[in-house]
Amino acid sequence: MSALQRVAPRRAKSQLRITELLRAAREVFSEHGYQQATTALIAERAGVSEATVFTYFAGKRELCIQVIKDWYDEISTELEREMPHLQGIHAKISFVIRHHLITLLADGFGMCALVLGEGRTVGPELSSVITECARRYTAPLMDCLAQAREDGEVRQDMPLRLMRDLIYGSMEHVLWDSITDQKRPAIDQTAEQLTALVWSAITPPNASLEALTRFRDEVRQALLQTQQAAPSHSS
Amino acid sequence: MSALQRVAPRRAKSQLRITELLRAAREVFSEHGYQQATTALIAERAGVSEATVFTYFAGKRELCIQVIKDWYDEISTELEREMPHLQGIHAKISFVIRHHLITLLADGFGMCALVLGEGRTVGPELSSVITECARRYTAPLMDCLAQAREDGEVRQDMPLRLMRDLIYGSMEHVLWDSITDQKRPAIDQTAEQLTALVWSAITPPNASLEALTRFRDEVRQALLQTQQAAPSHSS
Amino acid sequence: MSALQRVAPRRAKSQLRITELLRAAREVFSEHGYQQATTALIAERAGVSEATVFTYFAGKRELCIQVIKDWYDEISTELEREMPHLQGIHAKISFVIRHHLITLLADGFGMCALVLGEGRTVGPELSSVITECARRYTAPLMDCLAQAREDGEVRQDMPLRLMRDLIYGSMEHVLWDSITDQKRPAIDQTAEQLTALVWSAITPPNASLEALTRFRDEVRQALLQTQQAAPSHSS
Amino acid sequence: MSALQRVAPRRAKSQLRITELLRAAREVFSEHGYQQATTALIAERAGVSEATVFTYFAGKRELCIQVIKDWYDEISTELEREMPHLQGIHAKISFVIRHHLITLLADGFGMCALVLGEGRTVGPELSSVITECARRYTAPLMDCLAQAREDGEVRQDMPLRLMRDLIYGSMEHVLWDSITDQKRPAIDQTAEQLTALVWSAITPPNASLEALTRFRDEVRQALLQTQQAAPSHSS
DNA sequence: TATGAATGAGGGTTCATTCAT
DNA sequence: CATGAATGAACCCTCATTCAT
Repeated sequence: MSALQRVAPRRAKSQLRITELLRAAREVFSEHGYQQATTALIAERAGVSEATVFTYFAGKRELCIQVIKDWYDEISTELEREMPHLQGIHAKISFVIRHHLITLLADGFGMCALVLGEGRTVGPELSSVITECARRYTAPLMDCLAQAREDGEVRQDMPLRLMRDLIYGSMEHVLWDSITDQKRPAIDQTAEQLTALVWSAITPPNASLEALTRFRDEVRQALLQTQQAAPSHSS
Repeated sequence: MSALQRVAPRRAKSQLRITELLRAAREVFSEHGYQQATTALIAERAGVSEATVFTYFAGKRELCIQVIKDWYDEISTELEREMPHLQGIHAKISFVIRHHLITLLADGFGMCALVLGEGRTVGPELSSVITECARRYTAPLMDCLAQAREDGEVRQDMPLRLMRDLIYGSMEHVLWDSITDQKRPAIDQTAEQLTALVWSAITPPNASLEALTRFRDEVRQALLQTQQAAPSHSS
Repeated sequence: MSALQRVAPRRAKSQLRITELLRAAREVFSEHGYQQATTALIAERAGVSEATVFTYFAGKRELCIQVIKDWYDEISTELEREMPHLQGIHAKISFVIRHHLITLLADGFGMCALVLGEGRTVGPELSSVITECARRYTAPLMDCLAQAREDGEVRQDMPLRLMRDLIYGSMEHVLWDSITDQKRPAIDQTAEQLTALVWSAITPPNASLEALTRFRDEVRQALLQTQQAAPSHSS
Repeated sequence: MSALQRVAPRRAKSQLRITELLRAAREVFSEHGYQQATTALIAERAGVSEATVFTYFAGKRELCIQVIKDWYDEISTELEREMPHLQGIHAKISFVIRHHLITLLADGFGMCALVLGEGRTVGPELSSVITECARRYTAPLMDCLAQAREDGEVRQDMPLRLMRDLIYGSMEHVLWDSITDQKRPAIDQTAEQLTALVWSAITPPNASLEALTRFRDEVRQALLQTQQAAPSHSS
């Protein structure tokens, strides 16, 4: 027990160090990108010596990989927790968009740029990690798109991937613009507008319009006949 | 004349070197990104000594800026040359998408990643160059979107920028996917599909469609009640 | 205590490195001048790798500045410690001259050349440091000159600065000559001679001569009268 | 004759190039010092290509040597032309001082710093050239000092070199001060004052003054004894 | 002769990483 | 375990100098 008591705090302390290092590293990688981030700065931000970074992580690359993994884990977990509570494809897409915009803005877009732009310069190891993480992160959306397509709520003449790219790609550019302009976008409004645009894109085109038009004509016809057959009822 | 003959080849040679250096630099920057690209490698690819690079360009950053400017210049010029010959907003958007996809695939996505992901880490100088170049490149699309919106061909309840982000963002993710998958997408099909998606998104969201949907629901409700009130009619 | 024992050697070692680096740097800067001195050579002389130089000093310039500061500090401290014990302006000037000659010869004139000749080529930062250090170093002499001038011991028709320039300038050229000739001057003799020369230059001209002349006349008169009053004594 | 006609202009043109290059080189070496001066800048100032510099001079060092030689030649020639017309050692020293101050100020002190401070960093070749040139430049002063010493007009208990160092050294520091202060000194006044100081230093330390001082001491001694021998007189 | 062009040699500086304490 | 200390390996950039034209 005394051994446990001694070990447990150590583990806890150790865990604390790791957490703190990851926090600092995410900060630095976000701000400067992978290449420009220095282990020295990360150590400083974490309040430890540079050597300590290497006590807990094999190297700069491994640290970065962990940072990215953790980040994806966080945002994926959040999504996975919230999505089941939402009813209807429209609500889900709306949530995904809003959630993504808020998340990326909160991180100053840095993580996003890290993942998208610099992943390739670090090495294939990182690339595969990113691919896998991204798959999980987009899974909730993909799943509900797939379901909705089966239900005929989204068009069936498009690959799901294309719809996903449409959704996430749009947001990325919106955020990129906001970085360039140095001003934060109106998230609520942007999310609504994007949702509307995306909705128009992925819902079956015309099909419903035509069906409805036909339906309207039938109903009108029916009504007309009804009224002619029994005019006394309405008087 | 003999003077010209002596001078001309020099100029030509010099110009050749610059061209060759820019070609090599674009290659290297594309492959490795800005930070990982080395002047040594660029020189090697261009078949000259490292010092020669600095004879023609003030430094690595200036060289990179020129590479980006030239790249944008090329693809912008092409767009500007072709766009006027196209009739109708749909044709133009279709062309922009196809052209962009082809261009980026040809460059192995490297230039795109360079421009989007690393601009921020190099310095504000590069950022402003990119911003300006990007503005020119997207201008043809923006112009025709603006015109179309006036004509009522695209919806008026969305900022043009959002539509632009939708278009270019989608493509970027499509390309990013293709990089990740290590396989080239079917450009023609993808372009068509993307165009269709985008078209659905940006065209006016059929006011009548919504009205009809509401109408149908009311009618159905009414019919239901009618049928319940007078079951004898159906028999 | 065990913590102290562990930490103390580290500090001591670190301090030792700095001292050693400064020693090596002074050597190299003295020998080659600022521009020709290389951090590689300094590192080699200090017995460390080149990178270590940059662990302790921000750069070549900062290292050089520290070298100059330290050098001035040493020679200034020595002066300031000895001067108060000397009585009389003549003794003080004599000491300053001797001290300066010995100091500069010991350093092989290199530091002097560094300070005088190359300060301007390194940048304004170094220049201002040198100016300030030089002010302190020459202050003891300036102070005693000022005091002596008030007391009428040095001429009042000359700016103090001019006298200072006379003193230090002479020595510099003497040393420069010795460098050129590749042989060490007889310091004692040179110091004495210089002191004599300088003394003649800065003491009030004529004043004493006139006073003495007047004194002589009075005495002669007195003697004459005495002799006349008691002629028998001399016979 | 036609050959001559063709050659002569060529020689003249060639000479012009050399002159222009030397002028530009003196300018650049003066401003930046030897190490910081670049052949590129010299070529630009001379209005020729960099390669041309090497057509006329074996290299940077040789060019610098020539610049220094020429500079010394100019100022030496001027001195040698003027000195014979001056009567008296005082007038000559006065002229030398004034001339030197004016010359060095005109060159912005750059040549002086080049010669004094950086000569050593260029190589022994330059050092010997400087030594020789300096010898010639100071010869007129040395000659007249030697003559004056024979005539008893300057003190005979000091080496001539020391007097020379006193004279030139003082001026150098005066000029160095003016550089540091960023303001031009009042040349006329400074020259007069320096001359006066130097004159006091090098003229025989009044033989009569010393004799008188000795005499006074004797007399005082004598008076003291007299007073002691005949105390009754004073009571 | 004059030069455009090219470069070898080297310099200062950075930084991830290692290791003894 | 934490770290002070040290460094190897690069990298960007400069510049005097050469040479074919």
